[in-house]
Amino acid sequence: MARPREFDEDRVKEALMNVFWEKGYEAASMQDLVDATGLLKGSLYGAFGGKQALYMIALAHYDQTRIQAGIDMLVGEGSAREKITRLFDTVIDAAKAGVFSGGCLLCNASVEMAPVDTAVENSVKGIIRRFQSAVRTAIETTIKLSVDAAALSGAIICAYFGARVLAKAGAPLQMIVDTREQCLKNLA
Amino acid sequence: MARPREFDEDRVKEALMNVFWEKGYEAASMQDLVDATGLLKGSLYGAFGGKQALYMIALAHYDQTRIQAGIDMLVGEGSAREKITRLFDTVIDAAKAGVFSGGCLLCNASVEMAPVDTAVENSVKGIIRRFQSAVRTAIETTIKLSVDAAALSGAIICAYFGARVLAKAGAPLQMIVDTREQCLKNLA
DNA sequence: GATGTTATTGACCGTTTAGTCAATAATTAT
DNA sequence: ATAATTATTGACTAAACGGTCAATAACATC
Repeated sequence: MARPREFDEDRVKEALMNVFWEKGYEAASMQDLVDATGLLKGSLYGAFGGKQALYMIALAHYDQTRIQAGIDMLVGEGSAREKITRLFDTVIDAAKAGVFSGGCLLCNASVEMAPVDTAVENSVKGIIRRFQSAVRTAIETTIKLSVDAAALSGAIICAYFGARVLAKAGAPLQMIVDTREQCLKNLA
Repeated sequence: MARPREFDEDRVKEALMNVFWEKGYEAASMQDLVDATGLLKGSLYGAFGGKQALYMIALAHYDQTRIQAGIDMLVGEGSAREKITRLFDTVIDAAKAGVFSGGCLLCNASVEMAPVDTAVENSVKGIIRRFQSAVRTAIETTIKLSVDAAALSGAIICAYFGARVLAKAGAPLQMIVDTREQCLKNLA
């Protein structure tokens, strides 16, 4: 009963995500989003809303794709050692490949937006909670009962965020390797 | 032989730092800096340069005051356990008090500016190196030789950055406590 | 094919942005 | 006093910003 949309919603969300992932919120202009999506400004506003709404969509898309892939890995097959290794190696590989300076949109959002936007803050907090739960599950299903999985999972998430920041700063990747090894030691 | 400056350089630097600390680079406007310093735009430009130069000055001031205070603490009197405890308690206290959302200008700069400004990147990398050295010294002067101070100091810096991000995100402070305790265990 | 509904389009808006500059003021050296 | 030098001032600019909207186009329903 009406004109259908001409764009693929997932491709647009992916493009939005990439812009905010690379540039952050403030440094990304509506023009950047127009260029990346191929939609015109009016279409973006009509379909999704203003800049803040677009950011929320990008963050949700990052959650549903990148974060969820990490969580699936953590609760899937394999030992906790393997999973934690993979978690940090993802960061190291992204840094080596230069994918958005090795950064993580969730981490960027925590620093830039969470303190000034309660919608972002709530979203980020929920994602962190799920993320930690996945790490905790990974630990609990493999490791002996003597380790405090709740506490250790918190420390590992913290280390993960730190690794993302160090990667973005261009710090020596050895620091992330050291962090990975320390986390592995704590699993034993 | 010329007109003297009417402002106190340190007070201006402190004001610049506070603005960038709270808002980041992009979200801080020249007007914010004018308001905070009490100087007019022309004076800021004449005395220090443009926005990017002001940011570098703010970062250097953060280094010389806040970071250096932390380094002094780390290489001063006390056991490594006490020092590492203090390091993370600083983050927890700042988060509780709401000081700039518990964030750290160095950490913010790593995420926002280091990837897009090589001057910031180089500065940040140097600060991180000195910071890690201080942690390493703290470990080496107290702890038994069996621990790898170089590796452990890298992991602790990483955890520190992660704690700053979690604090800014509004994540449960228990995660930072867990991280602190894990770091302390690794000292033993 | 007419009608109703929604998507697309691009021109347009007011505001804010970082940055400039000529005029003025305050100092020191002579 | 006068000259030289530098700081302060506030008006000014051009560009970029996020956001709006009336006109047009493309579909589904009847």
